[in-house]
Amino acid sequence: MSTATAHPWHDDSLSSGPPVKSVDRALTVLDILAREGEASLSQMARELGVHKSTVGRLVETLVRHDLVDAPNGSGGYRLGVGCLRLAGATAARRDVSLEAQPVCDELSAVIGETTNVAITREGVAINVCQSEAHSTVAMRNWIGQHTALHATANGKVLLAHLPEEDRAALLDTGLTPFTEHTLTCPAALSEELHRIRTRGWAFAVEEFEEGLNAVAAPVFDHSGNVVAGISVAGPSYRLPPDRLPEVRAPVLRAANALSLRLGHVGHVRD
Amino acid sequence: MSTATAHPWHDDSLSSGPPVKSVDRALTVLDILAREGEASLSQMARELGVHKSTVGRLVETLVRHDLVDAPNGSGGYRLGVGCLRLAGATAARRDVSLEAQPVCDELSAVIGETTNVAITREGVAINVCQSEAHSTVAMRNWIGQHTALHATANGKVLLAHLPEEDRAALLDTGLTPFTEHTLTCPAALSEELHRIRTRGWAFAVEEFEEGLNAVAAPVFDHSGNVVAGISVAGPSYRLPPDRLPEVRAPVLRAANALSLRLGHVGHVRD
DNA sequence: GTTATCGTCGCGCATTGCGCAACCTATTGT
DNA sequence: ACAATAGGTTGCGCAATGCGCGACGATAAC
Repeated sequence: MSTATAHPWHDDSLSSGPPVKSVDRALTVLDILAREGEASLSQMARELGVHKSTVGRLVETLVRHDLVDAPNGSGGYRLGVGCLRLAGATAARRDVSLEAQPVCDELSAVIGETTNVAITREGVAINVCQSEAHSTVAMRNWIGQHTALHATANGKVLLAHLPEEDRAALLDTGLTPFTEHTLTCPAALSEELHRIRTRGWAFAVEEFEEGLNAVAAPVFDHSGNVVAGISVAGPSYRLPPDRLPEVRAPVLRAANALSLRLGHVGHVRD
Repeated sequence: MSTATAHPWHDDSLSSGPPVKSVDRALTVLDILAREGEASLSQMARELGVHKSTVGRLVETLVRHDLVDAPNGSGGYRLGVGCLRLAGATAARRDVSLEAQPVCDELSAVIGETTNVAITREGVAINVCQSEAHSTVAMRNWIGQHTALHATANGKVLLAHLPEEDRAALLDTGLTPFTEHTLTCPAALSEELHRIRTRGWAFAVEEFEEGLNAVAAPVFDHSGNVVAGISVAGPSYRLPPDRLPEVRAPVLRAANALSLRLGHVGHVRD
């Protein structure tokens, strides 16, 4: 294509002009390396549709900032430790309550039911974020509300990942029944929590309120701890028990998306 | 500096020219954000010594690649989730044995004693990396050597962070005494391991060889697991028990540095 | 030997990124 | 209420700057 031929920007799906072309290309190099793991200059040049030497200069600049590792001996260029430094600085400042809203919105849009994100403090679950589906009948607003850990999907997720001793202590303090389906037997609940841990998600069928069902999944932070739960809840007539498995995947995806925003690297699981 | 004033590049400590100026500036923006956590356009413009609009365009490009989050409502620009994505891709390809050498070298240079990095496989510690101090008397070469987990500083660190059941199994198989200081009582060792976990580092005084002392600390990978231990070891006459605490900080720093290279974000602890 | 792949170096053109200044919008202070 | 400060956005015109090009050196494959 050489100088000013044909299509201005065919690669990036973004419509309006590229603010700074060389920077855009450099960042695309990072994307390529993230995807490929390793690449040679010529390879990247081909993919970007630019000349070798151009990419050469770009990656040299990236190398100076440690974002790319120059090929040690054989092999191609790779992402460097600078990326990890940046991520450290990013993760340190991230907070569930700030990141949750868009993920919540997305999830409720997909499923068409109300979604919540909850954290746990001093033995109770606290809802920090909620998104209503477009639907007509607005559910109650749960934000800020404290709920018991043993009777909701989100609560059970949080409870399941509490430190051993805290969990044991809570099981012993007595499990208030809210409906006839609430798990009030410590042993049964303990088994259920184990299943939740190994399975990776939880559901609750009319355990907190008659006619209210929910599905929840754990949210991890950058160091792999469970810091929140994200859930979808709806009335039994719209979200009957047999429909619960089908919302599993979207909920897990949302949980992963939120985890990612908090710095929980990798571990995509379908 | 406006148009072509005075000195070409006095600011960058790097001698030769800047390969691609705009990219270099953009990456510096990332560095600034990593350091400050949050910054406004004008602020960055001041620090870079360029015009607001210039930084504006650079940042816009960064935002398109999700490396920077535009100010939601109030506050300044921050690093974005793209950094975390990059780090994920980086961390996935990193390996202890490849990253350990420079850290080992640095540590042994600082302390003036031999340093080792060890991992654990099937109940034993395996040294994967070693660096000798400039010192005259070369110690034995430990690389590749298999050692017991319960009798060295590195081994105890690794043992302390093994999964509960593996650890228990190893304690039961009998603890070979190597010297009269070797911990051979399972209960005592178990207590020691607990101390190591809470304290964050370990030492061994003539537990494996008479006249050989060591200090070790755990190395974490991107998902927070302990994947290695790094240690400093030396003869008792140069590294007597009362000097051990003073090498604690350098060893911890080295462990952190290595952890960082493996993608373990944040958690700087002195 | 030849051939292919990969990275580096200088050169010269014009593309492209930059500084500037005006403008717009909060937010703050009196 | 109004001024004043700070942050961000837009358009323009100049030339600095980044780019393509082709040649060269190195290494490896065959």
